[in-house]
This record gives sequence, C-alpha cells and structure tokens, in this order.
Amino acid sequence: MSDHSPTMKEIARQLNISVSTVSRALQDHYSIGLRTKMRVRKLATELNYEPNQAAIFFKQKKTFMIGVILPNLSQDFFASMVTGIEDVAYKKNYTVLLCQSRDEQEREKQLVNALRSHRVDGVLISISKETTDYEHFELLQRHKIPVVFLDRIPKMPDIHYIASSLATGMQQAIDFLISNKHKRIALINGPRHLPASQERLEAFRQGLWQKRRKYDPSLVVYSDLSRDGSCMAMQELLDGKQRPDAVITFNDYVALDCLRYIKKAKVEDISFVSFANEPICNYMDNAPIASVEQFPYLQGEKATELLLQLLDKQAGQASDHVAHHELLQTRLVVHRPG
Amino acid sequence: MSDHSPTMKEIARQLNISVSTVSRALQDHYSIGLRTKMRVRKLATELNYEPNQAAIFFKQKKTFMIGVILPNLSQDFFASMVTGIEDVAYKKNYTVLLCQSRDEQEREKQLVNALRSHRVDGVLISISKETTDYEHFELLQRHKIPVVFLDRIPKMPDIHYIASSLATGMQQAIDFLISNKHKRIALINGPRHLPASQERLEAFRQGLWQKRRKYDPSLVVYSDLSRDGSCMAMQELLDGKQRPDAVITFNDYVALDCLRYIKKAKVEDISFVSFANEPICNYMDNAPIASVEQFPYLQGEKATELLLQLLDKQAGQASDHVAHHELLQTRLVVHRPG
DNA sequence: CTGTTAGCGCCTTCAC
DNA sequence: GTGAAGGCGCTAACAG
Repeated sequence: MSDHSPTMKEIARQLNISVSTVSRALQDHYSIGLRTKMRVRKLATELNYEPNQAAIFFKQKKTFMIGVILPNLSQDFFASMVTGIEDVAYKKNYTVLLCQSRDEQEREKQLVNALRSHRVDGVLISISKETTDYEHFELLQRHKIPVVFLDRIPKMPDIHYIASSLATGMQQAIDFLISNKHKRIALINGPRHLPASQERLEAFRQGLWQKRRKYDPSLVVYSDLSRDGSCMAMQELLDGKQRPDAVITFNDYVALDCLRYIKKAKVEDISFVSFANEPICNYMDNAPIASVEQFPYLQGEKATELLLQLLDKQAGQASDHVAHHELLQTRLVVHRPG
Repeated sequence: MSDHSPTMKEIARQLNISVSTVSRALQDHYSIGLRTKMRVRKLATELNYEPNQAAIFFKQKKTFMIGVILPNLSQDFFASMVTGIEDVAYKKNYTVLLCQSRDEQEREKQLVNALRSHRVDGVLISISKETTDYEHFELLQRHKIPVVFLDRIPKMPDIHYIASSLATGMQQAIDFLISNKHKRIALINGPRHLPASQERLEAFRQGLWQKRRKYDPSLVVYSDLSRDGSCMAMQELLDGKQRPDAVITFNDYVALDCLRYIKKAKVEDISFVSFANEPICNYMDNAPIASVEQFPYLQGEKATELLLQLLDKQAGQASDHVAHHELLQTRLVVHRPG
C-alpha cells in the first residue's frame, strides 16, 4: 500500500506548478509553453505516470466500453466476428465487454441488464435463437444506449443493423445446385420464429422462382438447430414422397448433423449446401459441397464502426432517428464439385 | 441530454434530506431510522435509481474488472473456460474483460498493457503458444496486479496457476492404448519450447516406464500445431523404420489433421488418442478413439475463485507471497473401442 | 501562458 | 438519527 501509482497532483507538486497545467501539458494543449510541456512529460515518464482511467470515465460520463452479446464464442463464425469487433474498438481506444448468451433468452436479458448497469456506452448484439421478446432491447433504447444488431436481427422498427444478404446467398446456393443438375432442392430451415429463418424461406421461394422452378412446400422442413432436431428434419425429408437430391441447410452445423445421419442410414447422393462456411468443415470428409460465406469478421468491423459513429454523434447533439443498416454481399465457397 | 439517470443528490433533494442520509439508507446502515430508509428506498425504485458504478470504482480505487487473455475463443476448450470464468465472476459482481491473443506473443503483450492501463483488478491468462518471453507478466507483478495462469502455464517461479494434470492424462492415455494391445506408441508433441510440451514428453516417458515399456525417442516428433506442421510430423513417423500403431497427440486438432492426412495416404490401423476432448470430434467419422478430458469449465471456475480470493486478501493486507496452484484430475473419454 | 476554483457521484469521518 | 464537509483524480470554465 505504500507506492500508489503517481497522479497529476504528484507531478504538479514536484514541479511546483498547478495540477491543471499538468493536465493541459499532458493533453498537448496549445496554451502551454513548450518548456513546461517538456518538463511535465519528462517527469511523467520518469514516474511512469498513467492516467487513472476510472477517474476519466467518471468525469467524462463515459466508460469507453462497448458491450457485446453473442450467442456463443465456440462457433468460429462468432469468434471471427469478435475479432473484427475488437480490432476496430481497440483502435479507437474502446474496451470490449464480451458476453455469451448461450442462445438463451433469459441470459440475454440478464446480460443486457448487466451491461446497462455497468454503463457501457453502446451495445452490439446478435440475438439468441430463443429470443422472441424484445423488451430488453427497448429498455436500452429508453436509456439512450445505442445498439447495433449484427447478423441475427430482431424484427423491430428503426433499428441499426449490419447483416449479410441472405437473399443473395440463397440465390447463389440455388444457382449452384441447379447448374449442377440438381432437380429437387429442399430447405432445412431454422426455428420458424427466427427472422433469419423467415428470410431464408422467402429467399428460397424467390430464388426458385428466378430459375423458373416450382416451389414445393413439402420440401421445406424445420429444425430447432439441435442435433436431434436436425436429424428429425432430415428424416422428414427422407420420408416424403419426393425425396430431394439436394438440401440447403440453415447453417453448417445442421448440414454436418444431417450428413452424419444419412450416412448412418446408408443414404447417398444427396448434396448439401449450407450457410456460414465454418472452418470446421475443413476437418470433415463429409462436408457440404458448398457453403455461403457471410464474412463475420467484416460484419464485426462494420457494426463496430457504425456503433462508434453513433456514439460520436450522440455526444454532439440529439441523435437524429435515422436507422442505419447495411447488407453485406455473400460469396458461395465451393468445397468440392457438385 | 435532458434526463440523466437519477443520483443520490436528486433523491435527497426530493426528500429534503442530505445526500449522506440517502447513501446510508441505501446501504442499510444501522444508524438510519426505518421510516427514512423506507422513504428513500421507495423513491429510489420509483426513479429507477441505479448507483453510478463508475463513481464507485473511482472512489474505491477498484474497477471490479478482471482481464482474461486466452489464445482464441473458437476452440471449444477456451470457450468453455470463459463460461466458467464468467459464471464465477458475475456471481461476485465482477466484470470480465475478454481478449484473444490469437496465439501471438506480440498481441499478448499489447493486451497485457491495455488491461493494465484499464486498471483491471486482476488477470487470468492462458499463454499463447508463441510466448517465450515473460517480461510482460513480470510487469504485472511489479504493478501488484494479481495474475492466475490457467492451463497453459509459463515457467516462472512463484506463480499462481490452475491446470490439469497432464501426467495423469498421459498415463490414462498410455494405459488405455496398452490395454488395447497397442505395441508401438508414438507421441506428436507441440512446440518444444512450450512447457505444456515438455510436461507431456516427461509424462510420456514416465508413463511408458510405469508400464515397463521401452521409450523410443524416434517415436516422438514435434508439430508447430498448424495443419501442415502436424502433417509433417505424421509423415516423419510414417517414414521411421518403426511405424507406430498408436499415436498420442498434443491435442484433438493435431489428431484430426493427422487422421485426415493418413486417410488420404491410405494408411490404416493407426489409433489416435489426444488431449482436450473437443466436442468438434462428435461431428467426425474419423476421430481419435479417445481423448483426455481436461475440464476447461472447471479450470475457469477454479482459477477465477483463486483470483478473487487473492483480490480479497490484497485489499486486506500485504499479500503473503505464497504461490497457490492446483492440478485438476483428468479423465479419459473413450469415443469408441480401441 | 498559467493558476484558481468548482464539480462529477459517492462514501466516510466528524460533529450535532 | 441525521447533516455538513472533505476528498478520490481529473477536466474545464473563468480569471488573471
């Protein structure tokens, strides 16, 4: 308890000048003489002075922290996203408070509350797959804490978000399968209530229509994204009278689970195309033949840039309520010939 | 900018009492009359009063934040570890500042610095695979910021750490292979400089000796843990005059890479046992037959508990320089018969 | 160019 | 039981 880290006061004392002079010297304020500046800075480095962030935050009524809530970190998709977020945030001197909702709505709400009580300046969220109730997000709005959603977007009006264009991705997937002579293309979608599922479905119909193919509702089934759920969905397709020769899945994990399942069931010659393009597929013999790359790192970067921009604006004046959003292009990554 | 969140001052004003009374009422101080307490609390909840953490941190010279540096989050191993850390930290009202070193020493150093300048109360680290230089850790010590290492431990004297008992795990792996009639057991180790590699090697020799097997140095090769590195290591084993019939690998990823590699090379009947027991293996047809479970969630919990304990002590009095550490038992998880 | 002063929100003596 | 006052480290408005 003897050697606290030195404060401006200490520097001021040793130099026989006032604290405010020290403060300004360190901020390179124009009104301070070069001589004094040098003296201050010299002593500061000698003493290993470091500003007390806590005091600064307190004073400036800003924490320079942004909260990030993602469903989980173990999917490479989200891990990359985090990296993109961190890279941008650190560059601008913001700290990232990272949390996992584990895809549970309850935990997501708790986390939103925790972040709020920690007075984060802004929040980035990919909503959990359970989330159907948006009151916690509205709470943030009411507290005037800017929020940018990314990749998994709630159905709310006037929100800021960054996502990838599922419509484009789906079209790419469909085009690829059709050009590889697949005739009956099925869709294993995610939970019905998810906006992401609804978008995929819409894009699926749209995509088939573009190619003058008939849309057959019996070729669309739903998984809760658990392993069992995906297998059941797959079985449903197998039981149908029109067995598909290609399947587009909600994401790579669904595809992997299904591939595993049909292999056990000795079913062959069904091709899979999925979303996310997880690197995990590189370890598999049995991977989807193609996957829609959604550029999570880029999404993270863009979302963070947008958020920081909002924070700047907010500091300046009343935030004009213009909701900003962007849909990033996707790219179909082909793992092997169809 | 009109409606700031309410402060004690505001409550005091509305109730025509002093701020200190409000403060004490909220802390349930004994010297405050029950009536006043109730009045204060009622108004506080009505106004949605929430203490300004920043002010409290500032005042208490504590940030209630712990920094966590892990190599990456996309390995399930570390993601689980984080969950364990978060669960304990949140329970005690600490916030977790999570960072990825991406297994780069340079970034690790930067992060240590960033955490220090943010005045985190303590730090948890799993060191990067590149880290050979420990000066940034010593820096933390000098600043009296408690550090607990977990799973990947540097070779420094008197440090606190939690890890899993690689010796036990290795013995379990060897016993399992031998009881499954394997004769020539090889080891694909990680980079030589890593303490974790050195421990595995030592345990490997020890384990063979326990079973009265001869230790053959030509059956130990090294990978830099990249995919290519692992394949080269595998090839080295294949080229040896004594081709092994079983291989123990540094971790699951190495095993997966090798399995893929030998499958392409049409090599069969080499069994793999690895470390970490990553869930990713559940997706594979070609997985190691067993893996040493290292309980990352538990490690995270224990390490955090230890760190928070250290923080308590530190607040109390001079920290007795007793280095605390614990080795957790491992468990061999068998994926299929050997 | 530099010093003085005040205050951010909260806690904590000390006094009544 | 309660109030008044001071201070944590730093910034910024106001005086020179």
